[in-house]
Amino acid sequence: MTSSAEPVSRAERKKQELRREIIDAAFDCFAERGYHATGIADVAARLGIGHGTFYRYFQNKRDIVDHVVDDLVGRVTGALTAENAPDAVSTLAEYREQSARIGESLGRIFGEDPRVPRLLLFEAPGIDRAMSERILDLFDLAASLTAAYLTHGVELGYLRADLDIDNTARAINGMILGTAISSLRTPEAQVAQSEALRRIMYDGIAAR
Amino acid sequence: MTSSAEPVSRAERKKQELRREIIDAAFDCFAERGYHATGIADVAARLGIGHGTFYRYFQNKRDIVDHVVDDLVGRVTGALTAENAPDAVSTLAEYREQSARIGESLGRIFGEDPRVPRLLLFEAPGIDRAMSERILDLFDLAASLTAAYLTHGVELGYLRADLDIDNTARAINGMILGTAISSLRTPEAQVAQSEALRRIMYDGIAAR
DNA sequence: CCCGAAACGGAATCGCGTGTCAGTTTCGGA
DNA sequence: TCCGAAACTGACACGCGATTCCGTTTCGGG
Repeated sequence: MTSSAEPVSRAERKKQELRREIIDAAFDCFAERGYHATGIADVAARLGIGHGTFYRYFQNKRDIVDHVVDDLVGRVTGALTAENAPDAVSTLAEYREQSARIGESLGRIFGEDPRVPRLLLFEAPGIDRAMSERILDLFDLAASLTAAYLTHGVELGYLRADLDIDNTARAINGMILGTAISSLRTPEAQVAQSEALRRIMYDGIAAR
Repeated sequence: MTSSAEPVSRAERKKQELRREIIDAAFDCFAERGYHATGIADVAARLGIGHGTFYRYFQNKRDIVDHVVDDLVGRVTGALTAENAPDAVSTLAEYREQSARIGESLGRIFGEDPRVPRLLLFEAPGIDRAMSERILDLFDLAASLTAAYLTHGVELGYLRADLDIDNTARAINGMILGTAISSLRTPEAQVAQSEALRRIMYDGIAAR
């Protein structure tokens, strides 16, 4: 049920392949030079195709950036939801391990290719209102995901009963966001950053 | 020593006044429609001046956005440094109070006028490389400020001795960033958000 | 009240990038 | 090998907006 009807055959597959290549090339260009600074011609040139061809695959410039973002959002949410259900854990220690695992996934995506956070956080919001709303939706989605983990923890009793779940979730996501942004300049600090984040959550910053 | 040489007189003052009005109008436009979507003509029209006049005050479109950002950065750093030196406190309780005070200042700036975070976080980074570097510099500056507070706390012994100061500072700033971004949609949640942030720092999220 | 300098305004210029389109090439099937 | 459909190409047609420039207006000093 994951893929739709068979894409007929050969030529059709070629088309889908080129379509994918265009999305990737556009991602490269947008991340490197920025959305407004790259022209359709740049994207086409990168693939060695005429820029008229581009319009056989995408309506217009605005159209493709949506697809690029789709792609990235898919990667990120995929990493977040895969094999890490909130109710897979039942103790604080397990929870901490799980959060480390999730942090690692995110780190892999954001840290290994800084173009991903650059596009999602630095380029996309400035494109237009619709896109910035989309990014805000993404934050909201992330907040509700995190909130689900917290809710689960409160119910099982390994997290504070009086947790302000929603706002705490946003604060935690903020820390993750901070990590992603840091990785724009110092991708190698990603791991330490992630550990510091977890220490704040579990140990706080105060001396005992 | 705060102001330079006297700006001669009357007419000169008028000029400075208009200059300021242009900066404000540009801020309005950029925050509302976005940098790329606003033309110089829009800024000029908002003030009822000819757009040619604009060029008597600023070199070009790129020039003015720098001044707008200067202005905002000044406001933010002003709020951060004013009357809140790191060494003004010496106990955890005082520190917590101070952080609440700082949070309140930031909340006033970000929460009361969402256009400020929208411009700084959503519009500016997408303008060009130079501007996004500038925003990253701002994050670095903020990180070093926060780090100074943490260092002071560690030295006086009211914060954990084994704190990873730099990364913890970035994580904390990330939470603040998250709050600022939330305030784009729900400015009224600002206070609760800020409180949740402090609870994470001081109490953690784990059940006792 | 008059004059020259400085400020203003907005029509005109110019460059750039999006999107179109008609001619050309490719390719699978017969 | 030949044919028609489908894909590709890039020169071209716009439209848009930044910047310029010069005729007009304002204003302070004499």
